[in-house]
Amino acid sequence: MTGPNYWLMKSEPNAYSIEDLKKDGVTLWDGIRNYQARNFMRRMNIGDKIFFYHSNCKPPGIVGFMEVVGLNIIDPTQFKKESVYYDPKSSHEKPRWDCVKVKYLFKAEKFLSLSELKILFNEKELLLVKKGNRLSIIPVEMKIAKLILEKIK
DNA sequence: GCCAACGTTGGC
DNA sequence: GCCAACGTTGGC
Repeated sequence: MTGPNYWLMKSEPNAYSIEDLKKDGVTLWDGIRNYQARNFMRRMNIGDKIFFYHSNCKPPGIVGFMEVVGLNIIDPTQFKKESVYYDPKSSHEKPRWDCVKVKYLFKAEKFLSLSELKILFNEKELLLVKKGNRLSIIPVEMKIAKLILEKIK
């Protein structure tokens, strides 16, 4: 293993935006209710780097960069009845959902839209540009990550 | 274990 | 509003 792994995580800006993260500094990436996405978080390590992607907005795209600073944290929202993320099938004895803690690194100097990403990469290279892809957490190959980093700086 | 029906995400 | 791509659920 050499160096950090790279990931991309989506968030709807009206739910939690790059501005919110900049203000908070660190945050729990809670509320993930998809096993594949959760399992990707379980594969993360401290120091892994993450592209922050704004989804379900106009236009969607990469808006910032962050870093993993905490692992295997039980997602507290699964126990909160008033939360939209409440999961009645989960229990304190057998929690179903966990997450990572992330730290703000920087806001993209140049916004990199999904349409631009589709021009730069194909579905095989970057899972994000795959038509109909619904995964909110996506691994990014180092080679691809370096190119994206150059584009947003 | 199969599979149809249904639900969700999210771009367009 | 449409629809592609899955994931989940439940009957059998």
